[in-house]
Amino acid sequence: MPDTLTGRRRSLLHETRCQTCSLSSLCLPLALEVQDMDQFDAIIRRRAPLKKGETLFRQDSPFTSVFAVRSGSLKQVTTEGSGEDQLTNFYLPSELVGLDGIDEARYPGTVVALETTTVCEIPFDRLDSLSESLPELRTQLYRSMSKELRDDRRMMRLLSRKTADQRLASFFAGLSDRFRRRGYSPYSFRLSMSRADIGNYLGLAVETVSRILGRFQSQGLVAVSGREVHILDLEALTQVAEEEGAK
Amino acid sequence: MPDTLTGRRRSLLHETRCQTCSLSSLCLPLALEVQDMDQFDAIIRRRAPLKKGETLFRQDSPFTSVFAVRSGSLKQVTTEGSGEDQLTNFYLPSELVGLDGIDEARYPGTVVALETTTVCEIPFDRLDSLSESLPELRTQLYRSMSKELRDDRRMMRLLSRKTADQRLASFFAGLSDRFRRRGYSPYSFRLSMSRADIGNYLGLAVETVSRILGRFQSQGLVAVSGREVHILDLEALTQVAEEEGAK
DNA sequence: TGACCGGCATGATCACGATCAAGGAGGAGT
DNA sequence: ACTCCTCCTTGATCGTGATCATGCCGGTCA
Repeated sequence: MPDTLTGRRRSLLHETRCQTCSLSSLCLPLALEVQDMDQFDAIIRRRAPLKKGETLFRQDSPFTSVFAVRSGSLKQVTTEGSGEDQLTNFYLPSELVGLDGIDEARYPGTVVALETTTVCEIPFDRLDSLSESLPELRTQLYRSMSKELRDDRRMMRLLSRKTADQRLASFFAGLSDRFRRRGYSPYSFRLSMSRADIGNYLGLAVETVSRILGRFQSQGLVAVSGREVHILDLEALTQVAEEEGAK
Repeated sequence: MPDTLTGRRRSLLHETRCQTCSLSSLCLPLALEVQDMDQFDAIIRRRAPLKKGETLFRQDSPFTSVFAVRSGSLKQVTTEGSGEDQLTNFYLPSELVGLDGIDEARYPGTVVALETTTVCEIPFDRLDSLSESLPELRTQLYRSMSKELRDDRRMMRLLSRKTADQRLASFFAGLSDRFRRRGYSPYSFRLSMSRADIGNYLGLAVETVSRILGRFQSQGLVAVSGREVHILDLEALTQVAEEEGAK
């Protein structure tokens, strides 16, 4: 009974059921059977959409939930001691936010919406207990974390070995690929983050980002106008991203 | 019966039981009750010690197990496409190796022993099913992965914002801390990795590592002779690692 | 005992990208 | 319309750390 009520109230607000979510093939419940998905659905909490610049959670606040991005995008920023901020991640729809907070039971960074963004909140203790009875869910959770580890290693390689050109090229090629996987055009998209964000993320000064983007443009790799991006030669771009000679 | 036999044979080779392992308070089974630890013990596989330079597993080979370091140390190296190697991690006793292989079902890097090293092999499918009935084990697994994520983010910050001096200072302060946690002296230890490994890991040229180590020495921060390290002023070292002005 | 080789140190030069300094473009509010 | 402010671009200079080059030390093998 109470369940039905909750379900009804939920659908009055927004449709949040995984079964009708266009992301379900990418998101956590991707391997679940219909009846299992219902169980999973039941633990998900509704959140009002975040407006641009609003924070999902703050660094060092107690870890309670992980969040699946439903639409929009976010950035994670870590402030350490004296130093300035470090932007450690951008999150797109279907990605899981907050997994790095499990260990210390608090979030290691502040997560902020880059545009109007909706997320599904998944209380971690309930996710954990549900993962006991749903092996597919558990597997998916392990895999999500493992994938993030792999991506981090790739990022380290980018930061320690790649030139500014290679970093930018990797960034755009990566974005393109992520959009493609989500069913959007891999060639035309709008950046939700500023040049400063990109620079911070890639370990480059804003000026460098600007300059190189200009150069890519004059080389016919991309057409950039403000935050609107058209990738003109994806192959050449990936080649720049991976080129041996480094420079 | 067969269990007893296995147990007996195992103790004839080497003692691998978690209950008598000095690392048990740091390692995966840290939260388990005695009887649960027995179950965990039962799935662990014996491995002959690796000699210096021997590989635990190769990049792209199928993922089957994670490994807990029992003694010694290892490095993980990833070779991507055309580019040169990137050393992504050093592993010390009690740490878990191979977690980043879960998602793609193959190891994303080659792991090599830096000295004579023993590891406990933990077949992942068995670990996964055991984690179904042992919530503490599951929690610990989630936490291990989460911690690695957090460490990775810290590494990204190091690579994208810190100067060469800060990187080396962080590296030594970090090693010191890891040794301390394991009950070894945080002030005197032997590096199992070469200068080249350190440079590769920190995104620096070997020459730079050498030079800065020399400078630290002349500043009275450390005393280094070959791979033997004495930390003379840990406080100053951590201060260098975190200093605001960057340079 | 000598040659050889890998790991390490140190010196000289160079280049990539940071930093400093202006200025332009676009949006929001009045 | 105007100002104000943020975001972005472009130019000039400078510094950190890479690169090139050389040599030393300590092991190992003939």
